[in-house]
Amino acid sequence: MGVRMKEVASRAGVSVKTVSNVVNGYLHVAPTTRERVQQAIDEMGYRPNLSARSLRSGRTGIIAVALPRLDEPYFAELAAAVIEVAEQRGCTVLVDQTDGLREREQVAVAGIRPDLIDGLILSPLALGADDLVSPAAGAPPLVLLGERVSDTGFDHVAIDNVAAARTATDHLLSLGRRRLAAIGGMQAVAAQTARLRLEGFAAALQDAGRTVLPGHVQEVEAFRREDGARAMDRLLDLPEPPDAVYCFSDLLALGALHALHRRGVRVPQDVAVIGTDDIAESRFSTPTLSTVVQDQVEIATLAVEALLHRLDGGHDDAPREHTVGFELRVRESTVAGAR
Amino acid sequence: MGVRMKEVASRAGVSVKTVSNVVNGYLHVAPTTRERVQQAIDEMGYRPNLSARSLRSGRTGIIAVALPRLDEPYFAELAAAVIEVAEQRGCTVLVDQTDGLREREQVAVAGIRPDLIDGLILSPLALGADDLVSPAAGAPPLVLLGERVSDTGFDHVAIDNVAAARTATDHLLSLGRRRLAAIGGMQAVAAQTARLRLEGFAAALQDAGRTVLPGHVQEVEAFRREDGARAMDRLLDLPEPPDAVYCFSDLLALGALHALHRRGVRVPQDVAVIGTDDIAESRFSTPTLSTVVQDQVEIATLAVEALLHRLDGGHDDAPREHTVGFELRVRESTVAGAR
DNA sequence: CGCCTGTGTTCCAACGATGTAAACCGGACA
DNA sequence: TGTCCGGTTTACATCGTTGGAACACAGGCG
Repeated sequence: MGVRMKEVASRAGVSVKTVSNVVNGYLHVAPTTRERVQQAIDEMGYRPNLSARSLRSGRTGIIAVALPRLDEPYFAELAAAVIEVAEQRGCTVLVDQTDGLREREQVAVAGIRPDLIDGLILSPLALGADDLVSPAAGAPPLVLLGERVSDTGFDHVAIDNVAAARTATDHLLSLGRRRLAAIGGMQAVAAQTARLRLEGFAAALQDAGRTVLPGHVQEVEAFRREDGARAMDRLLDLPEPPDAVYCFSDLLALGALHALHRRGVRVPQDVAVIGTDDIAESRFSTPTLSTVVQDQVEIATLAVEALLHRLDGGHDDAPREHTVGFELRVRESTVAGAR
Repeated sequence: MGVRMKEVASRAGVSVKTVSNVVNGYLHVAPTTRERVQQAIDEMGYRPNLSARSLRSGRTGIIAVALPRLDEPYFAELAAAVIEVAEQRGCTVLVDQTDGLREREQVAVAGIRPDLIDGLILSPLALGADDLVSPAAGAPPLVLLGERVSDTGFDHVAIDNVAAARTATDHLLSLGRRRLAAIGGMQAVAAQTARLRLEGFAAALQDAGRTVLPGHVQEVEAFRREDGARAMDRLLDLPEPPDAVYCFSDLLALGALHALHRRGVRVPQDVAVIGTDDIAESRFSTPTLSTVVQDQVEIATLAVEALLHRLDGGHDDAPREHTVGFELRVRESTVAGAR
């Protein structure tokens, strides 16, 4: 163990509490005392014991972020942003992987190590409204990312998925494509994100006076490359394959690109492809991938600040909804005119 | 806060210590007492307060993993593996991003929140031997990943980079390629990994009776896609461009593929490309990428277990070296015969 | 000159768990 | 009957910190 507050105190010739006051920036400490104490702290390299502090104060300075898997680029980038933002705010981040399993998400909400964590940022995949009805008494504050699971009484940060889906779909229509398909539908009851993107897709088609062709919405098990590739294979096997595909994630889109390439279909000439997320990989794929972006740093910032706000006395404020913007990025996979 | 041990004790009609004994599986507790206490625990949903336990026992059950950036797929996959393995062993994982900066790696070694962490797994980029000479007294045990910084007195998990580089290079030679280039050299003093891979590359060429052609070893700033793309551009601008490229990471290789495609060079017909790491992306790129793999789960397992071993009394054991195997995965980017 | 106010500091009791040493208890043995 | 003994349980101090009450001391006021 390192230096204790007691030792600093005796070196500075004051009591332990005075050292504590200096460390915590308490107001009424004489400048000369403060300086003397600070000097002792620096000389001895004192750093407060967080277990003790947390035992006493109930705060640890640790927040947890629970997400499906860290090896999916979207979540990795999200986690990176959360860690960076949290660090700027003086917090450390503990990462929990839920695998998108309801059970594990429930555990996370109930509080992974409730006494160690000041708050939780959760990116739910499987969790439904039922799981969130009664926040456990001792559970730390919670911020939900992604789609609103329904009115849950928790803070929430999301993009407008319906509008984002419309934007992507409109873009494909603007290229003159007519047989539009979507990859990423999901059966799971709780798959709000997929449902909303599908809703936006269908709405955009309808507004353009078109309808969703049979078989042109492909369901997937998860938003992975292999699911995208398989879905694309199925689309290509249709009697009237699509000439444009909207994918609910970049990974799905990259999988689709892979399948298209394997079968010798040209992108964007034969089939235009657009994704969602703008992960780094999409800027280097062959061809580069058009996509709809949400700003991860903005999401992370809003989430961390929402947590910190609750911790700083905002315990009982009404839950807030934050909606972050999105943006269309056009790259090679949907270049206009290339036909 | 939740239930306290005191309340469980009074409910079971025993002292606090007895509850503690039951919780910690102490031997001499009468079966009937144990059962009564256990029942009280279950009924009240008691869970020990970890801050308090850690204050008293000095253990938190949290290990930290410090790596450059979570949004680089290689490290994301590594972190995912560490978290998974740690969880199986009952530990939670705190993630710290160093950005590969020496200063931040030093901070990590000195102990990010030393009292909160039982041990640290560090994947150093910039850290040299000097930074590791004198383990701070209070600092938690440390396991180094990747190249041995030199004899540092710490446990270490790595692959044999020289052998891996030889394997990759030999593979390119076996295709009949003659003008081999490497992407990934680094100037930084501490860039051991780059140096060793370069060493293996050069040795393999020499054994085949060839030498490294001028300009055929491209330096990079970091192992990112954009660095790979730029390096590939420079190689293609040479009077005698290479017909095969060994990249020190998959990201570099993917960047190189991107540059090759942009300039209309065919892979593998005109230039064969091989990477290192086997990140998921490499299995879906166009063309799919050949690579040399190390087993991330094995690395993570060895690292976590090395830490736990130290914690379980192995404090003063001699530092151990673990070398994990690697394997060549041949994909489209180096298909033999395609010329 | 004593009283009050406000500032700066100290003392003491927590926070919730665990290690230590001592107490308890019934039975075995002398 | 008394002592000893092992297993079982308890009381108490303790980990390092912070909150609150208490205290000391100055200056301003009546």
